[in-house]
Amino acid sequence: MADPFISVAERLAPAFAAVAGSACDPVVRPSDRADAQANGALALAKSLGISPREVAQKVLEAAGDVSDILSSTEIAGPGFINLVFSDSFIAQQLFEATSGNRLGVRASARPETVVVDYSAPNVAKEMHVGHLRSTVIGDAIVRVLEFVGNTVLRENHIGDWGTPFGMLIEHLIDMGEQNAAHELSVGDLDGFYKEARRKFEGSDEFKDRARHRVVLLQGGDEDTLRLWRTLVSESTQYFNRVYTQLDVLLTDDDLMGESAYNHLLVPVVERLQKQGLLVESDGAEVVFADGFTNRENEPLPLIIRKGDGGYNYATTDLACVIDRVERLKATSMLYVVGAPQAQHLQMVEAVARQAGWLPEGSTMNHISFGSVLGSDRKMLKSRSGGETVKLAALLDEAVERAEVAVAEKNPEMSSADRSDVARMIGIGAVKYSDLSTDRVKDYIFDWDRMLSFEGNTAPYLQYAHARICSIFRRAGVERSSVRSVVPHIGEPQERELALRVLRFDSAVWETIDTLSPHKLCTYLFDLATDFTSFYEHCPVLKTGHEDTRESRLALCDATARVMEQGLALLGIRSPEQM
RNA sequence: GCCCCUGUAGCUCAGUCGGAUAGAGCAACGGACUUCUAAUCCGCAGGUCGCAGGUUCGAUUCCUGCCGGGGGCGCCA
Repeated sequence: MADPFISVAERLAPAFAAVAGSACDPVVRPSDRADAQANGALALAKSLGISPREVAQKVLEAAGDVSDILSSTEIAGPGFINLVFSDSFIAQQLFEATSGNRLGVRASARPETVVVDYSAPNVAKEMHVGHLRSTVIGDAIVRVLEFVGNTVLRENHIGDWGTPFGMLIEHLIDMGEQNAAHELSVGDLDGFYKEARRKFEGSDEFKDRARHRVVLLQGGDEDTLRLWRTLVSESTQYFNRVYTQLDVLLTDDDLMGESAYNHLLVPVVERLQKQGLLVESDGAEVVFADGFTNRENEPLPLIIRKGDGGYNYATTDLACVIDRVERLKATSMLYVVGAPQAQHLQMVEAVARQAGWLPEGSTMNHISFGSVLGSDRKMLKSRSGGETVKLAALLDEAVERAEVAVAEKNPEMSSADRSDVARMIGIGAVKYSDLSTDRVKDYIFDWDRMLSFEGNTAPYLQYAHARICSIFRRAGVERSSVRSVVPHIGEPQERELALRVLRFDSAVWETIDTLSPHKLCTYLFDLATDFTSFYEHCPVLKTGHEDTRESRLALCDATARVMEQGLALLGIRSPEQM
């Protein structure tokens, strides 16, 4: 068990149980006055009818000799037990944690098959910052869940079906297929979509053609399908370029667009019908899920089949549930989707449960997130007019800005290295600024802050890693050669750093338990802060003692490994020099 | 009208399964560079944790109400 907090909690639990007479949480928490504190005695005092300090005293007596883990235990204040880990324990734990590739992170005791539904851009429509959040958060969640041993299935539920495709296909025909394909392949999806929309709004003749085209599409007309495939394939190629630039895991294998569920739409209706859940209401076929009401306080339906006979997104989402549970055997389904869809997803889950499609133990979770705002606290728009910011342009700008900074800070670096490093820094900065705040809140997009290299930013963390690499380069020592060294804990900065490294396990698991990547970010920032403090106070190569040098190199290596792994779990690269 | 999310330092954000003096970064101020890369560090200053009640030995954290901000509330996805 790598995290000393867990070790000490396990050690104290029997003592607490003995005093309490039943199982009892020691409530081990971080402390300002020691490495940790156990608060369990305060809660126990009342039921036992003795003072908290007395409880604490009895617990310590029951715990017996703990000197192998703790160098001191002290009862303080109203009944806190302050705990100080022994230096040799920290050193030994660090050695054990870094002996394997997991760096002390526990594997899942109950691995699951998890479907993560994220990114989900629309065909023939530009990706914007909303997709950025879903993509980046989803990617981090996927990586973290895989790291602890889950089977993770990525699903990119692209918008590739529905009524807009009538107008899009007609516009494609008007432009000529070659021209349209070219416009889409260079990434001018916004222009294409807007022009189609403009014609749809402005011309009754075009509108009629578009509607007819939708009927042909849904009817499986071969020529129409061929045009549709052109739209989809040009768009997905463009998405893939953005994904490559963003350095996320999504590939064509992960595409599961709305159209992929067409064959399940009729079965959804039939199964709901058979179960007597489907009712007719205002011309539509709907399911009334318990507990949902509309503006007039009347039951709110989930519309399965519209008045015109068509299906909508609720139908597709229910088909997804069936597919994911029955074909993919998913036990957990995560939807990385913006906050406005909260109620919709709740209703889908409620109906899926009522229909019995979600077995006991299978869960659906909405990984909700807030909006990206500009510095004016309004939804992010480009400088000129009300256009939403194109994701591709935004990423290019990030890399350009990073390149300028690298050129300034490290002029000796070759231009090839510089562009590589600039990509890692620029993209890392964008992703990290998105991941590092609580996802449920809106966050303010600010170039200067995310690339400032100070504070809780990707470049600051990357810099800490690069500095460690630099130490080993300078020393001419292989990183792996110091992994047989049990470090010696002497200076307070060494102690802080070692203890921090050991908390990686808890940081990863807190991230998973809350599905909140910012927990991992906060941890890595603390790790970087502890490292730079160590770096300033504890010379590694310039120390006179060979043992100290070895020990500190081992500590540096452990830190760099955790930093690199932690950033990798966020989908961020760690350059070896900056 | 009902429901969901949110309100912490001048700014941007952490934190809270109820615990001791609420923490960072930026900005401001004062220090430390012929560097193991100063893209850094050290120090100083800055807060009625939206407001009012309640539960508790103890509330920024839990509960209720109110106020401010955002979002949702039947045939777009």
